[in-house]
Amino acid sequence: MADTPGAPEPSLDEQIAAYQREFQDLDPQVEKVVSALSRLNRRMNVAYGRQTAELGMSNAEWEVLKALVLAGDPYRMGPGDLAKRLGLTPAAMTHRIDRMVAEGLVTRERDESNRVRVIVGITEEGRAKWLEAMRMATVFEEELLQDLSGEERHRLGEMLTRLLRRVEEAQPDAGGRLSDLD
Amino acid sequence: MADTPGAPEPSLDEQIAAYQREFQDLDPQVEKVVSALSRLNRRMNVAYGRQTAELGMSNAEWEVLKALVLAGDPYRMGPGDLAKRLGLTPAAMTHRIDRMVAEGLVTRERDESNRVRVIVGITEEGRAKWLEAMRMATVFEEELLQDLSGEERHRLGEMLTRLLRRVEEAQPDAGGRLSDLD
DNA sequence: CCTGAAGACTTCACCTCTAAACTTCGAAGC
DNA sequence: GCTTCGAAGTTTAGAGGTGAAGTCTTCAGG
Repeated sequence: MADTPGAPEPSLDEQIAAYQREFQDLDPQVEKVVSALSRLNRRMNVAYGRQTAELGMSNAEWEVLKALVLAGDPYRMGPGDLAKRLGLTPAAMTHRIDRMVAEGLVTRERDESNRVRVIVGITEEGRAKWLEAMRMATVFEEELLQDLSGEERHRLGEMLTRLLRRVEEAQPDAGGRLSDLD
Repeated sequence: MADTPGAPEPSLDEQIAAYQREFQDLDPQVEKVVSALSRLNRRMNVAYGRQTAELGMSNAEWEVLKALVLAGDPYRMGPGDLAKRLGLTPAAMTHRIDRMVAEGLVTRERDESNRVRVIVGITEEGRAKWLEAMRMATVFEEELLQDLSGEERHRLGEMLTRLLRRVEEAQPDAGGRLSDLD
């Protein structure tokens, strides 16, 4: 019974050793970076998800609020632009806005100057929840980086930015359909 | 008409400037690291998704194949363990295995020594597709890191590992329900 | 004007995941 | 040996996504 305790979730190094065993021409240094990136992101999303759940919303809804706030002053965007920004289909955006309107986080109106367009705006409540989520997120993020010195944080940010530039050049389009946060 | 061209997807630095404008007590250095991590991961998933699509499968299916190969020699696991490993509910695992059996990537048999248990194994075809996906993935990953020296790669891996240790301590459980790769 | 084409959102059909109820087998107690 | 409990998978209902088709508005030509 202690023989197969379940699935002890292998450590990063164990996982890389297993990859090398099964696939010889693997560069362990590259794999370590890539696997750590994926695992980190999953854990971060879990952490954010718990925080947004405390506020009675989902990460998906928080994404919309972030996009609206980042858009700047009138804090309004069309569903199409929101969809591009978040990497969703317009159809998904329609449904997500439906829910958020029902929950009082955003408003939806027709643009009177061009009645084919729709304008999504953030409500007071949406803004307040965005702020509270940001507060919680920054606390978590500071904890996450607490073992790194200022110099290390700088170097880490700089290296990640270089990687990002590389992929963004290779994927000039906004980047497709997969789930994630900003 | 050039007034609202769509949504030019803000650069990382523009995004961080916008955050500082809207939320003063934000540490830009921390935010840069965190935002770069999220964006990088999204782009990586897009890249992997294109590669697995070329092989006629999804990232989700590739995840299952990876788990089976990493499990080592008999290359078999129960659905429950697979679900824990991938952060899915058992129900989702049942359906995913259904599809993969139909596509000939894995097999499903009952464990004769304990007939409540089920054993999922990888087929020849599954193994071949896993291998091909790994080949494509390593090419992409090498390109991704091409701007970093060996020394930089080492430091990057080491710093990411430190961050990972920090979150894994804070989330001792396997880590919840959110989508992602390993 | 009126018409055809393009753009922006919505609707529809289907797919995948979650949460919770259900089924079945194995193990422990009497 | 029968009963009860617990563990492992599956089934079901509902949330949220995609892609394709549909609707409505605007705009450029005839």
